[in-house]
This record gives sequence, structure tokens and C-alpha cells, in this order.
Amino acid sequence: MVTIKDIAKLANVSHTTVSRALNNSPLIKEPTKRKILEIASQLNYSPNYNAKSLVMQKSHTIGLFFTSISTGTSPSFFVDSLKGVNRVISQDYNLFVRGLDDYDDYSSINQQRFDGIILMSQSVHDNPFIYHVLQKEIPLVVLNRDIEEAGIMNILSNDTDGARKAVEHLVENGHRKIAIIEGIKGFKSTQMRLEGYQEALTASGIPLQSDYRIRGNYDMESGYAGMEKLLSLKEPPTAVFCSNDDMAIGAMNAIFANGLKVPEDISIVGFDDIGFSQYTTPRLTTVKRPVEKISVLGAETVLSLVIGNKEIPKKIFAQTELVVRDSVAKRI
Amino acid sequence: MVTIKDIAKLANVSHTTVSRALNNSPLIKEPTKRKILEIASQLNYSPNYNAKSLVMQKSHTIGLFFTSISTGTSPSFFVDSLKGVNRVISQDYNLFVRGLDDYDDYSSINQQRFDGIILMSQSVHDNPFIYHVLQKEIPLVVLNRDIEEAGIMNILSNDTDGARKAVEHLVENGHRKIAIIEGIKGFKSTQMRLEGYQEALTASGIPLQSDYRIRGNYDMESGYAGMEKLLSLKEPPTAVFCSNDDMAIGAMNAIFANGLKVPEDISIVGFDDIGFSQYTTPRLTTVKRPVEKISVLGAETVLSLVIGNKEIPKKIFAQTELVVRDSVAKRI
DNA sequence: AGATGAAATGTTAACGTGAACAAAAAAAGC
DNA sequence: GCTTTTTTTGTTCACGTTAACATTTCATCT
Repeated sequence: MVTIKDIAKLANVSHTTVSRALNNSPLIKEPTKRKILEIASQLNYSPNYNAKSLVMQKSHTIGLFFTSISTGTSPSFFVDSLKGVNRVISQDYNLFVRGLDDYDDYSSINQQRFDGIILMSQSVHDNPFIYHVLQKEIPLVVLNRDIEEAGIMNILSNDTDGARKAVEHLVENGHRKIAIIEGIKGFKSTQMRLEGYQEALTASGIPLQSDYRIRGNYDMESGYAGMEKLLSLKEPPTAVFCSNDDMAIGAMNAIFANGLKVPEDISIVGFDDIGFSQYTTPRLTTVKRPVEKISVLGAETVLSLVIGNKEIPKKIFAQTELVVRDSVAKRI
Repeated sequence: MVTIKDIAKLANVSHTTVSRALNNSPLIKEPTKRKILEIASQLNYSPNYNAKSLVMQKSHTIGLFFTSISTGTSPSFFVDSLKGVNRVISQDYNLFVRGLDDYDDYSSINQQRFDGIILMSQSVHDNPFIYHVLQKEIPLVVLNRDIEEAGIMNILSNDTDGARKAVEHLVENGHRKIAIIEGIKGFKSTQMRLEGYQEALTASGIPLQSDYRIRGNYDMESGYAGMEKLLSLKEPPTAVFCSNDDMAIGAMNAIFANGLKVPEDISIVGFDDIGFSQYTTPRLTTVKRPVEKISVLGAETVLSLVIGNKEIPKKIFAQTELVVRDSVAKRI
């Protein structure tokens, strides 16, 4: 492996001069700089980041963490997050991706290994991790989940608002018997979307009904199961708000399986606007959540923190948006 | 940050003794070892991997590369790959995820930064990367795409075989007018699935028809567009083999949009068996590809290479499997 | 021309760890 | 008890880089 000392020897200068030349220091005369750069590229030199990191106390690594990679994270959510971050992180930063459930303890999470951390947080169970990172004084941005703790950069979508818009849309279409299939217990998103649902109903003077509130876990199967429960009620709902699109798709299947139709018999609204939702039959009305935008913002913020900008910790809200398609019918 | 020297001072030993104790060397007496470990955990010591890497010429990093993260890789494929690798990589290995299209040149890909590389390869355009990695003598496992080059560990699914089974299934159901919607031009998978399609037809004495061969690019939109082209033919096919599930879903939508039905009017087969395919209406008949298994095998192999095992380079084939659901009808 | 100062380059040490070699301590053999 | 061997610990250096400080080179001013 070729080092700066090899270059130094060939260029007849000291290795420090080479270091400075490669880092484009103004201390080096143009001709020497050019000569060194020339030799470096001829030898196909590439810097040893371990040595660099050791002496500079920087890791050149950004960590992107999810609550879990294997469960509870829908594929498209995951990919959109990664896309966003990847778009921002430049080539000389490493990007490290892991699920928190892969860790027994967080002792390996420290400043030497991570210049900055982006947490795509989905659950209160992430809090110990957040405290750990804060205590280690690693620049941190938490995405997707509202952290009350002061001093944390926080970027999220206003899910409550989105859910309210979705349910209001159902109410405007004449529905009064509106059920909800909830997400994973303990996830902040689950709670926010429930709140939006409840706010919309309460504002319209529709009483909350406990048997219209079904627990799900964000996958298609639980959407299916949840819908079956609702259909078995004496008085099934005429519309269902599903806390994400995956469950909405499961729910639609349960409806079909029972010989009923969407939206004629039952209207469905989802949440997320994943790629598939415009290819379901009928096309799914849903709430678009700007996942990629959130992760772009998150990556930009963490990079800015890493290079030492003292940003004032704040919350950034990315707007959700109701996407009206064909899965909601007017109830007369 | 606490170092082994800090521990050494407290334990009244040399830093080398500490190093040995922490690495559980048999040279150290049990009592000293215990004392050192005790102090280390009290001080909350965690090793500096940069220093370690520098002196040991190891990076503790495995790179997982995709042809592209933003385009051409379906979310579920991506997540399944990552899941598989994550399951195998232990906690003291870093995992880096990147798309090759993020790189202008590969100078930053070297032995210092990567102990081993897993390439989830989808296109011949990855070949320069493969050569680069080989030349740098980094342990490499190529997944998903057949590399003729000798000396490369290669793990893949037999897509030709899977595609043939899918099309044979159509033939067995009485179809003779069978079209194909292809994947991205230049992707190996595209070619293999086409070959399987052609083999099945030829074996059944059905002539290949160029207007039944439609170019797609693995996304839902192109499936939709491709199907529309087929429907506009004087003599549309009675069955379509779509080179992946995403396009199959797009195709089904195009059929619905034209007032036709699946499978009564046109039968559809997909490829991949993504999570959604059992939640489409009708449920999609498709070919299951063991993506997660492939990446588990890949990760295991690369780790084994990294710790110095001299595996004989070989190809491992993971079997595809036809999953019969409801999108194919008997043609009488 | 010599002193002065600025610009360019060189010397040395440091980052935290592991490894080769050296030394001390303990155990074994007589 | 003293040598010899074995076990355990210590010293020193190396990894490739940057940074503080030292030195040389060169232009400028009187």
C-alpha cells in the first residue's frame, strides 16, 4: 500500500509537505504541489482513513439507525430513508446502517466510531439509545418521532394532522361509522395517527366507539385480521382509517374475501403513500408522508453538526398531504 | 476518552498487559486479567477501532454494495438483502451500504477501508467495480448475478430455471399466446428470465413472436405501459410473464383499466414473490426468489474469507420455486 | 551587502493499539 | 540453595497521518 512517505521519497520532500499538498494547504508553492499531486495520482495513492481518523479524532462515518430492520419497518419506508440520506452523504463519508435490535448494549457506539448519528426512530424503546448517544456527545438527529427532550434536533412529519385530514375526508363524504386499525403498540406514529382520528371524529360530534378501534402492527396480515374483526361486528363500519398503507391493503383483501366491495360497501383510507398504493384496485386514497424529504433534511442537519456548526436544536415539521384516489365513496 | 494506558496506570501494569488481558491472551495470569477487566468495565472502556485497524491492517468493515439504491432496485429486494446480511454480521463489524452509482471513481474502495465486500450485482456495468475489488485483493462475494470470471465466489438464484417453470405453468394451462415484459436492459436477471421464457416456449413447440416481447424496467409504471402495448395488438396474448412482481402489478392494473379481468381474460405470472403479491386481487402467481437466503449465504461466505479461510471459489445456486396463486386461468 | 521578515519546507511528536523482543518473576530440577 | 526452564510482565517500536515547532530559503528594505 502506498503512503505519503513513499510519495515524499519520490518527490524529494518531507512527508509533511506531501500531507499539506494533498490537503491543498496554502503553505505549499504551486509547482511543488503540482509535482506531488502528479506523483500521488501516478502511484494511485489513496489515504488511510484509519490513520487519519486516529490522529484527527474523526471517524468519517455517519450512522443511520432504525428501530428494527427486520420487523415493523415497511420496505418502502426503509428504502426511502436510505435514499434520502445517501443523496446527501458525500463520498468520503461512510454510511453505516443498523437496526437497534441488533444491539445488546451500546458500548460500541462512541465518538471514535461515529461522527454523527441519524436515528429513524419509531418507538419509545429507542430512548435509551438516544440518551446513550447524547451522553457520548455525538451529534444526533432524530427523525420521524417527536422527542420532548430539549436539545435534540428533531425532524418529523405531523402525523396527527395527516390522520385528521384523512378522517375528515371520510366525514365529508358522509361517513359516521368510521373505524381505525392501529399500528404497533408503543410506536409514536401509532399514537399520533390515533389522535388525529379521534380529533376528527370529536370535532364532528361523532362519539368514539371502542369496538371500532382495532390493534394492528403495520403489516398486511394484521390489516387483514383487523378488518375481519370489524366485519364480524353487529354493526360494521362504513369506512376504515388504516394507520398505514400496508394494513390498508390487507384490509381491502379481507373485504374482497368476504364478497364485499371497496369503496361501494366500505371505504378505506391509508397512510404513507407507498409506491403500491396507486396500483391497488381500487387505487388507494391515503396520506402522503415525506419520508425521503425528512431523511434528506436529517442528513443535511447531521452533516452540518458534524462540521461544527452550532445549530440551535429545533423541531422541523415536514407536511403531510392527503392524496385522494378511489377507495373512498360518498355515503348518502 | 479512556484508553488502555489509563487502565494500565490504575492497574499498575503496562499497557501491553492491558491489551493482552482485554484480548483474552493466555499469557496473562487469571487474577491480573480479572483485575484489569474489572477496571476496564468500571471506566466504561471501549476500544478505539481506528487505532486497532491501523496497527492490525484490518478495517472491521464489510461493504454491502448495490448497483443502484435509487433506481432499479425494488424496495423489498433491497430490504431482504439487508436483512440477510445483518443477521450474519456480528456486532463488531461495521456494515456499510452504498449504491455503485454514488461513486465517480473507486479510489476510496481499498483494503484499509473494507475487510470484505458483498456485491448485490444487477448489471454488467458492475464489472469495473468487480475488477477493481479483485485487483485490490479484497475478499469479494458477488450475489445475484452470474460472473463467468474464474476465482469469484458467486451466489445466485437460477432465474432461467424459475422463469421456465413459470412459463411452463402457463403452457400447461393451455396458453399458447404468451408474452413477456422484460426487465431493465443490461441486467443479467433480465436476460436469464428471458431465456427461461424462450426455453419453455421452444420446448413446447411454440414459435417466438417479436411483438410479444416488450421491454420494461422493473417498475410498476413500465409494467402498466408494457401491458397497454400488448393490449393494442391485433391479437393480444392470453397470458403474460412479467419479469418481476412490480411490473406484474402494473400490468394487472392496465388490464383492469381496459375493462378486462385477470385471470379470466388474461393470465399473469410474476417473478420474485414480494410481500404484496399475496395481497393483490387476484393473488399473484409468481416465482419465489430466495433473496434473503442468498444474502445470508453471501455474508457467511465473505466473513469466512475475511478471517482467512481459503475457500475454493465456486458458484452456489439457491433454488427458485413456483408459487401458484390465482392469477392464471385454464384456457380451454 | 547585510539585516529583517515572510514564505516554504523539514523535524519531531502524537494519536491508541498490537507485536517483537527483553526482562523479571516464578516454578522446576538437581 | 542455585541453576535452568517456563511463565508472566515490561519496553520499545511500528502503523500512516496531522500538528506544533524549528529551520531553511528567498525576497524586501535600508
